[in-house]
Amino acid sequence: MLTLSPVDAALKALAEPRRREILRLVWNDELPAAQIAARFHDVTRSAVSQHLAVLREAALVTERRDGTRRLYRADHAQMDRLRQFLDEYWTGSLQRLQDLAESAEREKGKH
Amino acid sequence: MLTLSPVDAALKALAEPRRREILRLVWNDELPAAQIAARFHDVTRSAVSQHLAVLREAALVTERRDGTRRLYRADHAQMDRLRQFLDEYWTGSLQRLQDLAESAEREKGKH
DNA sequence: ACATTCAGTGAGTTGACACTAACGTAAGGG
DNA sequence: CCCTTACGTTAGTGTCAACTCACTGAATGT
Repeated sequence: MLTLSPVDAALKALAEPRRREILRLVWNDELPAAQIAARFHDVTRSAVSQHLAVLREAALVTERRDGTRRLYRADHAQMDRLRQFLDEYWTGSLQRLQDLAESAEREKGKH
Repeated sequence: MLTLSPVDAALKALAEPRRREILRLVWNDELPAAQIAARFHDVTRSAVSQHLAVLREAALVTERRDGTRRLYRADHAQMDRLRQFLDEYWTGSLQRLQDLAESAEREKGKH
């Protein structure tokens, strides 16, 4: 369960609507955690912090320390990688081998 | 929980690796549930059946009855719709308003 | 009619995850 | 030095999803 496949991690992260909103906030602007959390009245900073951790582990955002603050920004390169995977998924066949390899690896971890 | 947004449902369905494998199996070929389940030695037919239900609720596959069998096939149109949403997500701005509307609607349902 | 095959469904268990609340920590300011 | 700011982290809780097992139901074969 340590280190999910990058594609899994990214898709799972994006499946959560709140994380999509967070990601959109830092899509073009670099923002500190406090400003991000301030946009949500219905969840605590802690929850936002945990969402940011998930996004960071999926490499969808990058973190930069500036004194006591931490500035987050979307990683467009990682998003491009996911987009590329999905494009090859729709269009079909080339991706087949790689995904089978991924699932085989997942099997090894299970048994 | 009442009718998730289509995008949510699709992303959530795709976040599960096993469902991606199933979806790939019926990507070009129409297959009965038994043949789909037969490809997985580590889960029961019941589990596969439930995965198929999730995919069907996300409209990612279509179901066709043929006597006692049920034949499944990927719905490319729905996948195209998701792809379009994601494309507009990366490229940014047009989608902003619609997604905010979605999250607002989600808020209404919660409180 | 009876058994068989293919499939969905319900109960119940396990595990993952989103969340809150409380605590811990590192950097400056007074 | 406190104290505040701006974070992360941990414990604990409620909820939901994936799974197995057992059952039911519909179509078909004999």
